[in-house]
Amino acid sequence: MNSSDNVLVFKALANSVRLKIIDTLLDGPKNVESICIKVGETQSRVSHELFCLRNCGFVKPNRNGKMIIYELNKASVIPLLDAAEKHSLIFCKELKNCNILSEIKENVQSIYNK
Amino acid sequence: MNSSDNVLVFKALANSVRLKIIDTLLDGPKNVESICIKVGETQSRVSHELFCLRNCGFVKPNRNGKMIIYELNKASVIPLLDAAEKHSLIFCKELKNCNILSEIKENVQSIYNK
DNA sequence: TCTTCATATGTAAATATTAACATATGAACA
DNA sequence: TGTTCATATGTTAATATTTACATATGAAGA
Repeated sequence: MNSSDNVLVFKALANSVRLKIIDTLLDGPKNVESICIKVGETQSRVSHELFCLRNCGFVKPNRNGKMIIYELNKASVIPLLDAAEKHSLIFCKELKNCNILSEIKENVQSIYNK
Repeated sequence: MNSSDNVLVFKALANSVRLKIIDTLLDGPKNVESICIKVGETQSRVSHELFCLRNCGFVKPNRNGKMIIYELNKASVIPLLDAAEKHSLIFCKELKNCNILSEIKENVQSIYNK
């Protein structure tokens, strides 16, 4: 296992806007404007996040006339989302009290913590 | 897909010290002191990170005399690591130029970026 | 029950990421 | 070739995470 590369992979996915973009692209390729509307974020914000996802190999841009159509790398993304989903269904039901990650602090209480 | 829980899962894994701890525990359960030695971090640091991993359901503590033996939740962790590993082998060979995540900035050039 | 050992928790400065706003770029088509 | 539309990039304040150091807790054995 090369955990230094894996950190980069997990960081790219550790953001709610980037995950929303990914969720939107699961339906099929879309241009930037469509993604903005679907995820409810500004064009600038979405382009910044697409830059990150593109650099990490999670999305691929294809020009079509004036538009850039972004396509999801489903082969990589789906197994990662499925594994995360499977875990969170079991362990993230009532999480809270984590002082390390602030979002977890408010939401999470692992079944391992009793 | 419930992407809000998934963010928490990915955030917990998006840290090199936590991934090192996980890698160490792939060998088998260990007490805190052993983990500190293996990953080369202070006891305080390791305990903080274990707190996070425990809250996210990635490790489970078991007392044994004076020691706490931490055990990895392999059922969740291995599929996530495998999926990340598979992706980074293909896409993270020569990554660079990402201004969003600083670590990626220095290391990464996706095959999608040309 | 006192002490010690192993681990957990508190805290704050340093650092990284997010988010919002401004501006630039560049391909396509008139 | 000039204009416009779609997207990308620059910048910085706000916010979150990491890191390091200090201290607390609490079970176990003397």
